[in-house]
Amino acid sequence: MSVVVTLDDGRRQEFASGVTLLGVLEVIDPAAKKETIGATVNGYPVDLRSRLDQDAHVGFISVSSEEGLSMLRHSAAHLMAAAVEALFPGSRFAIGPAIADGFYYDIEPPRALTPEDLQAVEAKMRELTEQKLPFVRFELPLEEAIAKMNALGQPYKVEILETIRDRAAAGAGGAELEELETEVNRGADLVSFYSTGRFVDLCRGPHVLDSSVIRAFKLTHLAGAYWRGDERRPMLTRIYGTAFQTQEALEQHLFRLEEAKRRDHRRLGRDLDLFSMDDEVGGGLILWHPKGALVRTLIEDLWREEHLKNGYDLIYTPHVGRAKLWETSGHLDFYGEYMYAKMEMEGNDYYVKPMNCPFHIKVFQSKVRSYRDLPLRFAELGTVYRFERVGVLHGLLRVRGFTQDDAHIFCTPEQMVEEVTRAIDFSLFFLRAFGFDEYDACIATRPEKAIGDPALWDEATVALRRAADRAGLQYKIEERGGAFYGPKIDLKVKDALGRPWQCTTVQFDFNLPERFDITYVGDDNRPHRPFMVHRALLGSLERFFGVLIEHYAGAFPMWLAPVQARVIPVADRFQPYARQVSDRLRAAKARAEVDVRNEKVGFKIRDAEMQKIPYILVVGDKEATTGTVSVRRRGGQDLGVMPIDELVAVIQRELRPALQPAGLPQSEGGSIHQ
RNA sequence: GCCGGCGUAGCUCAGUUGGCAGAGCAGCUGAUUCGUAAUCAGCAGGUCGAGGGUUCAAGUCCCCCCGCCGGCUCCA
Repeated sequence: MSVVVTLDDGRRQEFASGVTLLGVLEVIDPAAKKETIGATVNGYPVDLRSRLDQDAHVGFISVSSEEGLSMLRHSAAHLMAAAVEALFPGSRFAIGPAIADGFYYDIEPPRALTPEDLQAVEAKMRELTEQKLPFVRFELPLEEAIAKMNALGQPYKVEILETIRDRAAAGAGGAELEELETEVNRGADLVSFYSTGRFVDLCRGPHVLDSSVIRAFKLTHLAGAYWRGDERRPMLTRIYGTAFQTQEALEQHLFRLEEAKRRDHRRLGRDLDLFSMDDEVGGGLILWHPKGALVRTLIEDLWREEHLKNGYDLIYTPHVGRAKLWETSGHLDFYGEYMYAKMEMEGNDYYVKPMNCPFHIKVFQSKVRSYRDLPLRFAELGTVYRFERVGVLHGLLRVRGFTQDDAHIFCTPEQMVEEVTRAIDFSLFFLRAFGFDEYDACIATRPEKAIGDPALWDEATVALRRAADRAGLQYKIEERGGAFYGPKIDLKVKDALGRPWQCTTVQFDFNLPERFDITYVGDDNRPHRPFMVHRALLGSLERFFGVLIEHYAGAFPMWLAPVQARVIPVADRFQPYARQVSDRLRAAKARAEVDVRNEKVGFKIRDAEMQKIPYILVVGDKEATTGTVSVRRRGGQDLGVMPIDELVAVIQRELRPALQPAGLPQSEGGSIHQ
């Protein structure tokens, strides 16, 4: 008997039936053997060890491909589990998938693990790689598999298998099973296992040939993780690690992680004297120092200017409001756990605001609104307080008191798509202005627990999609990810460690117009319910500032740099001239200062570089007598000696941000072109 | 909130089997007047996160709080 193999490039070749994919590879491309980690048969990934017993379309997976790398990491996760099992007998295993930068395995060990244990596990893994343990696949009927896992004392595996059984019985689709991560053998009565030495694991596969393939790896950290992500279920120990095709690639990755730490906004915030926090003030509450506050002011100035140009009305609203307001809005019911406790004064209860919306509604309600007034766009840099659980706080990126660049747009149903499109476009304008060209976008749809007619939800979701398409946005759909009151479009930017943070959110709100019963008078002289869009573009100034610090690694572009130029006299006697230079720059609206400290030039240069000041101006005898400055750009670039006038001209060109116009024609409110 | 780790000078960190709290940087004072990433010397700086316990003796061992870090859950 023989089988015919068809390759990706169309080549066909005959093999004896039962040939392994490794055997096929050895014939058709022996040189690629070293690089090849797995194969595909008719599009399904399989082990190189698996056998062909019928004609098939065959492909090979390179260890350097995304798919190959994640296969390697998945196998590394197994190897790690094998090592843990060897060192800590009685460990119970949950799931161990490959993830973006590596892999993890969730384990319930017999005792708490320490970072030192990680080193022991890693050493054990190295031992196992040297033993060249094969990853051997075998299959069992579901009920036998359950019995086997029970016998092995693996309750989490049993639960996974039982879920597979129950969902199969209920006729649930593949997507449901997919949620169970990597451990499932899709769609059959049989489930697959892999053994690695003495360690046996329920697993869909595929895996590398043997443990010696996993050479470049490292265990990185330990963390807790709830079983199935449910905080009511047991807390497991998650061990994170990473693996690469080569040692060099691994080291490069670890180096990138170190680099990322160097641009951590919490470190830079202190080093550059931008902001701080204090136990005595409270967690998640930010003290903006002069330099940070200056950057914030510049951001806010641009924001206000552009909002006015784009047809927004700026408003201010209070920080506290009476309980009735929050009852009407539904916040006390739906959001109460995040609100600071009530304050009782003269028999009235007040709450600090966690959102600005109810106040904006009240501004809308302050008089009768006509259809001719719409769309109305109320914008506010509104400071809100939310009592976030202590464990989620994170520098500037997750705080308890923050200022949203908030706005609420009240419009007719017909205006909705246009308004959302404009909001997205406006957001992209700001992101570009701050140097962000990359972000993830997603549209979140109706969650389980939601208010409002599902038909309306569909309609609104379609409107969001149309708007996103019109704005030219690439986006993913996040099913059931919307807020309880409406669907939304989110834009996320990434921090230094690659963690995504939501900045822009454009949310449709069914809830508040109903609850506050707001209306406008239509051309039929009857009341109508306006549509309401809630949007924040930068998100919160705190978070945006944090992401911005990391994005620029603290080296702000000229227009945002707290100090734009520092003049360094080479000796004390040149201080008067240094002050002249500084005064000239300040007269030209540049933020300049003189370093009068009694230090050598090298010291002052180093300090200015570390403070990431864009222009470093050295003046001594030569410059003082000729009316020039020696100009050094941040980073060590020498621009040579130039007359003060020329320097002023050079610097003035950089004082304003380089703004690109938004991509859509503007209606009322003027153009956003500079 | 949960799991794990860590809290020593403003910052980064040493501190042996329990035995007189240290260094570098930053700060202050003085000397030096210097040409593109750290001049030298001196001084000052601490309830070792808080509280309780064991001990002749606790930064060190135990208990319990608080805070921070990495994740999980949750979110701008």
